[in-house]
Amino acid sequence: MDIIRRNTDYALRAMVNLAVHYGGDPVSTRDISQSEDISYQLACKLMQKLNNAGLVKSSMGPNGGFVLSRTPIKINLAEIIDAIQGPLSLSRCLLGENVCQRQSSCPITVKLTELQKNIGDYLQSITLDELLHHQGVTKGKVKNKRRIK
Amino acid sequence: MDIIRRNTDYALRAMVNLAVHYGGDPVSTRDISQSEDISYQLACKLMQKLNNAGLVKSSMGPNGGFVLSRTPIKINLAEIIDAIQGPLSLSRCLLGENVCQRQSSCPITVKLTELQKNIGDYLQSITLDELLHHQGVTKGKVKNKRRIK
DNA sequence: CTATACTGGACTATATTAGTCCTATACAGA
DNA sequence: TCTGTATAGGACTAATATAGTCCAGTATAG
Repeated sequence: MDIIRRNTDYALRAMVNLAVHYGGDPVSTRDISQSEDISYQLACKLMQKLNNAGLVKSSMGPNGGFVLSRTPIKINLAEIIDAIQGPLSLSRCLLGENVCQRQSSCPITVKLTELQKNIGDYLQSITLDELLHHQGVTKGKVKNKRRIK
Repeated sequence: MDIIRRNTDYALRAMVNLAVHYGGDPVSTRDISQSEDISYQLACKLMQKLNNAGLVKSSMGPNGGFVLSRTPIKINLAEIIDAIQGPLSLSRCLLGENVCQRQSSCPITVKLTELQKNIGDYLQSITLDELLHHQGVTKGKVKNKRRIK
């Protein structure tokens, strides 16, 4: 089971791509689809989702394309994942849909809720900027080392 | 997206059920399927998987059924999840299948690998016994509070 | 105008997960 | 030794989720 789906992975790469070009001209979907090896049509869909989520800004017409709506420091992994595949949940019960009537007495929910929150926090703490500069971070001294336990 | 699938959830409940009866007679699949609201046929499949993973021991014939193969303290959440849905990965790349040729240069993999390890550690640290007695833990003082960050 | 680029609904294809069916085997107890 | 109860497991179908495509529409720079 993959927590991060293929399309989310594509979108992540697209965002990194836009981050590289941050401050410059808009990048067209065609460019993104080529440099990231994504089918053009699919890339369109993904960029649309990112746009609707407010993570990128689009401009139409020739020379149009997408730019990040914020600086890479202000965009985090959780947002991108959310935009493409929706919020991730550990199990159906955690969405509070009353799918499971055992909720209140379920011994598992308590622990999973805790874990889910931790994962969410972690993903939020990773910025697009960090992804961009990971090499320096991992090869040099590790700052902001995080642990679950 | 649910990280813990429906069948895994069923299996989790079955294991909690067995934990309650730990030390006593084997519990039959029919009993489990009834008390946990799982179709009998499906419960059979799940118990088989748990058996193959070595988490439970089976005995055939009348009065047969399943017992935990170890004390609930020695069984953790990660093992149960593994047995039913396989090891969970953040994205396909993390399985090292060379699905993605970008592996070494992918800025995202580094961060996700770290998170994946943390999630695994966390799930391993939760024992079946803990799930069983969660009420005391959550209502009383919280011991072993864990954080990702 | 026109070529380029995004928008978005509808649709198809593929993959994954859930669930069922059926036959075989083990064994306790009458 | 027979019978009823229980697990074992392969093969299959159904349901659902995800990925990917198609196409008609709109905006806009030049």
